[in-house]
Amino acid sequence: MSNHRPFANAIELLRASKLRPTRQRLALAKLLFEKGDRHVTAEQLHDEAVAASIPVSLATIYNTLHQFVAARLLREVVVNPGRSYFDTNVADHHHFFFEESGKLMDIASDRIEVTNLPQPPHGAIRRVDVVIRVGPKS
Amino acid sequence: MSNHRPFANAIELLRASKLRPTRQRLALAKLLFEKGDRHVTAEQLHDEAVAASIPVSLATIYNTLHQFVAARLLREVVVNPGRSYFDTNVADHHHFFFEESGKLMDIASDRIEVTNLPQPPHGAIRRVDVVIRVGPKS
DNA sequence: TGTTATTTTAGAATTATTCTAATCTGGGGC
DNA sequence: GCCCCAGATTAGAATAATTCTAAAATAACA
Repeated sequence: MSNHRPFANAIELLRASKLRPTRQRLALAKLLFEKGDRHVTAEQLHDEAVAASIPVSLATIYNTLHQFVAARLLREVVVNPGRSYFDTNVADHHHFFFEESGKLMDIASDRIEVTNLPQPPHGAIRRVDVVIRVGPKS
Repeated sequence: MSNHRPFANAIELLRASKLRPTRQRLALAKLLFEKGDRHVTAEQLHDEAVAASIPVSLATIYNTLHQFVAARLLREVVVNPGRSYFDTNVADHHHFFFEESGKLMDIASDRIEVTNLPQPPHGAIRRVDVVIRVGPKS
């Protein structure tokens, strides 16, 4: 049973993104990326950090989330007014949005076919988001 | 040249939606629906109303927009954190979102084909939103 | 016209997020 | 190992969009 190095991956991840591996960035990266695909709000992540006794302010949560988005470690998903979700799955994909629970679920991009994309009148397509909104049965 | 009745359509629209045709609801319906398809924010609509000398508070703008959405006279579109757009086109369709200008543009639903829609694990599909995000040319 | 339920309103409250300016810290050089 | 300082973190204030509250206004209808 070798003593594992829990932060090794996170450190590399941050270094590769040219972000200094500070205490809080490492801890947040661990929370975000060591549990499979997740969709978290800033508040949720802050609560998790507090629960895990990681001293971190909400301001740092926001700073870090935005830095991770800029570094393409996260994707910001907007489905509801006044609240952003951050998605650890940065591959091309889409979402179910469950209106009752406010939860998101990934849909692999090969499960939906979006064909015949029109060209925008100017500029370049950055991304195509498909959101399937799901409500209670009938 | 018969003297036209500018509010006739709006009155019928509101009556059909079981909304009392009050001064402000009539005026806002006129602003919203007599200029073709539009995408407005609450603030924009309020500014327009003020510019047109319609006495209406921001609270009423919000109340009215939400009532219109509930009555399916409008559709709420969320593409940006912290700001809702209200779309007068309630037919099934999609959007270009121009990130620089913050403007939306309709895409008729027959211009894009979304096929192979997966079934949600529970509940019923309420709506499928496709947003094509457009940035400056590379 | 009088009555009442509905609507509108100003302003306060709430919520998510961003900003500010002070303090702290990771990491390179000695 | 210790110093330094650019970059990071922080508390708390500020901002922005939206919602709430409770009081005043008004549409509808007898």
